[in-house]
Amino acid sequence: MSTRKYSPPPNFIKDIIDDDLRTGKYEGRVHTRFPPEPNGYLHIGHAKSICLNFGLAEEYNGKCNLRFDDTNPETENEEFVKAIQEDVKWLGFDWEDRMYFASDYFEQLYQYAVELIKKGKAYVDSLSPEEIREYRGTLTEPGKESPYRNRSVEENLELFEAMRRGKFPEGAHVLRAKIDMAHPNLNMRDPVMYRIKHVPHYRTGTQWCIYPTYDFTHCLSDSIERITHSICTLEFEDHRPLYDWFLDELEVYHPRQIEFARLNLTYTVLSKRYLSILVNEGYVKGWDDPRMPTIRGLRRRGYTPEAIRDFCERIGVAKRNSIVDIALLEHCIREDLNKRAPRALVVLNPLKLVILNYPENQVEELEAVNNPEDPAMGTRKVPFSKVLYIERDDFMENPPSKYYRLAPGREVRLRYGYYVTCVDVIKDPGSGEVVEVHCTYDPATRGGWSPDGRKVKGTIHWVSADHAIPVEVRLYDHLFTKADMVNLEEDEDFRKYINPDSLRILYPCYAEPSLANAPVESRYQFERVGYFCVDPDSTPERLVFNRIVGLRDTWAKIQKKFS
RNA sequence: UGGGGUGUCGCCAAGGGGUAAGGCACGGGUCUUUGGAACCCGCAUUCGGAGGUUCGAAUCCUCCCACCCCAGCCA
Repeated sequence: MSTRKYSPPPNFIKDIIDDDLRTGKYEGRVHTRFPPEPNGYLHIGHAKSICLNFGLAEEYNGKCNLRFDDTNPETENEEFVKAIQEDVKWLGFDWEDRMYFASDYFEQLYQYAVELIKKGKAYVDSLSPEEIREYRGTLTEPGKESPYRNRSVEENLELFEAMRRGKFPEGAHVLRAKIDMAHPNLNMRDPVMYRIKHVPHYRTGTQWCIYPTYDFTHCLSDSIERITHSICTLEFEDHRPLYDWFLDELEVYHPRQIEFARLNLTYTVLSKRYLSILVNEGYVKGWDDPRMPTIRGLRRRGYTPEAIRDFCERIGVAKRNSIVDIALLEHCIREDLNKRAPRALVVLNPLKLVILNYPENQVEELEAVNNPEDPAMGTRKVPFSKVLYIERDDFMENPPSKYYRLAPGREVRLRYGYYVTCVDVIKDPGSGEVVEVHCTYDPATRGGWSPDGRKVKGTIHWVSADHAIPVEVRLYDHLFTKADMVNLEEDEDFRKYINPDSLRILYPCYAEPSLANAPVESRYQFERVGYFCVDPDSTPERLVFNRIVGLRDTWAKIQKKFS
């Protein structure tokens, strides 16, 4: 049962599937797959693909496999395999017993290659890599055929087997499909199917020294797994004729490749290259830095799987290149956490407030609501006393007209506490900075209501100084200062747009005592401030909170309008 | 000057001959012990451009323009 007010948009892939179901193609099955290469960490762009593939399977009562596309042993490893599994699971998807590896198909793939050789559709080429490039031609000129293109089937078979046996050094030979060196689509100009790499594979060890390429492997892996709809990104559109060619020539089960536009987000980058630079050059602290758009980064930041899935659904699926406003992602996490996160009073930039007429050693336990959106979450007690901390921003000596927080002579409500009126201000004699605010309180307003019905314009949050626990708060901002990081000028260095203020650390901030045992990864709304998540850097002595996202700030907008 | 794609509101995105959904953002308002949330209202006479077909075109046809991808033994 869904409580959402919008419905997931239709998309062209569902149209295709609906058609296939109607015409009985694939016996009414829907079987997709998410095929990551285990050479890096997953990011929000992958999440789009994961949600699409697993989501489609779910929606059509089908299946979705997790398949590692591990055909390049130079860059792939077990660590990434584990990390990817973790991330997909954390996002909330289940491949059940269907985790596969392209490397499991190596022997079968080899046999398919032999079959193509026998059919005269593949040959061993002995041109050097440079020569192959030259022979390929250009975008506007046709390529030319390799002098080795017409070797006999027997010779090809012998050579290919010798390649497998490790008789040649890397680069000496490759196996190529025999298609058409003059084809207008460069991918069809006798693409490489196998190359020699004397490199152990993290799964097959030293069993192989020749490895199949993506084009040859992917379509056949899909075929072997009886995938119905093989969904990939736009840059593979040009490869579809090749995908189809291998399957047609081999006369095997033939899935359909469908391409969609990959995700781009404002104020961040999603390419493996840029992300690696951020990590390797120390602009962030690692792949799970809360500023990173990686799944691990978002998770550490405090994003929920639900919010990420909601986001992936809302952005839609189409073929047009686009850059989604990161404000939508922020909206999704706010909406999710508003309903689920318990509230807490935490002062980020403390200013001391003394209630002159409050009894010296008195402490009251005031009742606070844990989540006004969900009464079932109950209430808690918050200690109140003579000396409090309030937010610096909640006091102004000379307030503008629209300001309705604390100021000399003004009365405000302390949330769940009392009405207080500012009667005096203590300043640092040197700097003139306000260091303390003196107030009087109205004992009749306990809990925040006045029996005389007198209204107060502002409600501010506070923490009792004696009971406060000092915590560290990390405020994050966008990683980049430029919204569109996709369309940079030619030869423009993306580093020049790195936001130097993407992280601000605040300490000490003062939190209400109930937060003392907050477990890592638990999330709270700090009232009037934002949503926060306990970081694993926390120690029993010092809790660390990451700001996931701020609350919508109407006051900030008003201020902006005035300035 | 090759091939493959894409162009609908500031950002996403439906709609595919019957007279422009929705979300985010933005603006205004109601309410409020979070300047939060919720709720209400507003927000494309117009669909890259120009012609054409038609009673009627974002949808069909023609031409043009812009942008993206492809010359790894990466995926």
